[in-house]
Amino acid sequence: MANKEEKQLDIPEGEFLAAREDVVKKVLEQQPADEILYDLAELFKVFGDSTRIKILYSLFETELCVYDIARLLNLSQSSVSHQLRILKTSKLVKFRREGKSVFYSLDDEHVREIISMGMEHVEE
Amino acid sequence: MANKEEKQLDIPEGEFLAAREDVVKKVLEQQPADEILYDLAELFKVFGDSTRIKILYSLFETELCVYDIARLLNLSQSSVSHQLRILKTSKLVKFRREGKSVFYSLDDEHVREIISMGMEHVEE
DNA sequence: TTATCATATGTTCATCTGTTCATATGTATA
DNA sequence: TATACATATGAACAGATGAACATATGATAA
Repeated sequence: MANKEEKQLDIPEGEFLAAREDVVKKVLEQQPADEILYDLAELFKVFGDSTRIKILYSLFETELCVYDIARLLNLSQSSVSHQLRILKTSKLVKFRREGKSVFYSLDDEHVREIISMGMEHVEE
Repeated sequence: MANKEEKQLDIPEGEFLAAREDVVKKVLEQQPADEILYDLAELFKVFGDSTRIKILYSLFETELCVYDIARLLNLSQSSVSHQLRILKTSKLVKFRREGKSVFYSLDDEHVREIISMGMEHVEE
């Protein structure tokens, strides 16, 4: 593994390179499958938009209908609806119909936890 | 606050609307400043790319130099360096110089925690 | 100094993303 | 049924973003 040096290296240097190879190999073994890391990035991408963050934060304590979210955040109904669809697809929010309105709420404790963790980093 | 209805509504309906106004008002009061929510979204945006996630994950257990990260993840040196700059700017990684190499490592326990939280959601 | 290795940076380009506008769907009421 | 209200969806456009390439900087050794 660590023997592809062309020039002959002294022993300490050789040992150092071998150690690096081992580290690289171990990291590779511990790395989750590409697909999982891709999904993980996709998840964070959803949190990576201020409109969606605002919507999620609004739902921290209570459910809200689309119209109230739009009013609250001074956004267009269309924009809110589009973003809610993304949040729905990512399983971050759930909804229930009540008459003409649709009430959205957080789907999962993870959402709160992930955002709270992020907050700690931002507020430092 | 809840008296902008044009048509006269019966009392229960009026009370319902008033209650909704209160909810909206309370949510608004609890919402962090726009600037903070913007920064929060920016933070998650950094996590929202599979190349950067892979780099961060590689640094979970050990520091690594740029060249080894590139080799490990089969990425170009340029690409890794660009992404490391973004991670550096966001205070997610720190670095130390050793001779010609620069070794990067996670800057913060929050990084590990945020990624772990995300993992739990993805692996469900 | 010059050569070489390791990393950083600037620029270009194709692709992705969020918003807006228009319109469709769904629901309740007259 | 027709009408209004609440939400969802489709299309188009502007702005953002990541990768690749070339090149610059920094550090060590000859």
